[in-house]
Amino acid sequence: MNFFESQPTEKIAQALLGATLSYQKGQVTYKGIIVETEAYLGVKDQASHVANGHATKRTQALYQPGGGRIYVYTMRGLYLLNITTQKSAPECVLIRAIEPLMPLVQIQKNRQGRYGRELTNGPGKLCQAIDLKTLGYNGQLIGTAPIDISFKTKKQPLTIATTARVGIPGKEAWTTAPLRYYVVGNPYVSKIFKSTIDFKTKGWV
DNA sequence: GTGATGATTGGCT
DNA sequence: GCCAATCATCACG
Repeated sequence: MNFFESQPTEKIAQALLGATLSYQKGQVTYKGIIVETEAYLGVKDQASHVANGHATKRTQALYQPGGGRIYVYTMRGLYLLNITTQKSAPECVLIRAIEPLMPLVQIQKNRQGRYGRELTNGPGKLCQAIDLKTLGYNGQLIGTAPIDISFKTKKQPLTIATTARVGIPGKEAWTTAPLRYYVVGNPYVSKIFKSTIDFKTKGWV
């Protein structure tokens, strides 16, 4: 059974928290734990790239049948990584932040000497960190491409917070829809108050 | 072919 | 806080 088709996209987005994202580039394999996601719910979702059935070359990966496909797009010169969900609906989950695991030295280099949570606490930042800057994997299935998500060593979030998505102005109900999920207390979550960080547990059980 | 735009980021006021 | 950077895509003509 395909995990990315097995349940509503909102549930998948939550279930991805604590899973390991990996990207193999040349000799280097980057790994990080997913700590923040957003769900995009297809043609009815006015904040989605496929709102009202909008279909272009860019969004074609979303319309390919089957979930678990890669959807990368650019935004102001940055790359953002999504995973498609559902068997026959153009829905997806945006990976917004990861807790970097390895190789930290290379990740710091990719991020031009930044360190700590500045490395991967945002969707554009994490793609820079793992040196993912190509649209070439669009439409490919997770696992067949060098990009993969593993649940083998899944971490258990202590608490999952649910909030409105980031950067979606003027979309009425969809602007405030609670479709962003993150691990409470994890330092790598984007746009959080420093005081809410739990450096001891990082938000894991 | 040209110009506007964005699910963002980081530097400067 | 505000705003420019930066670039693939898309809507025009």
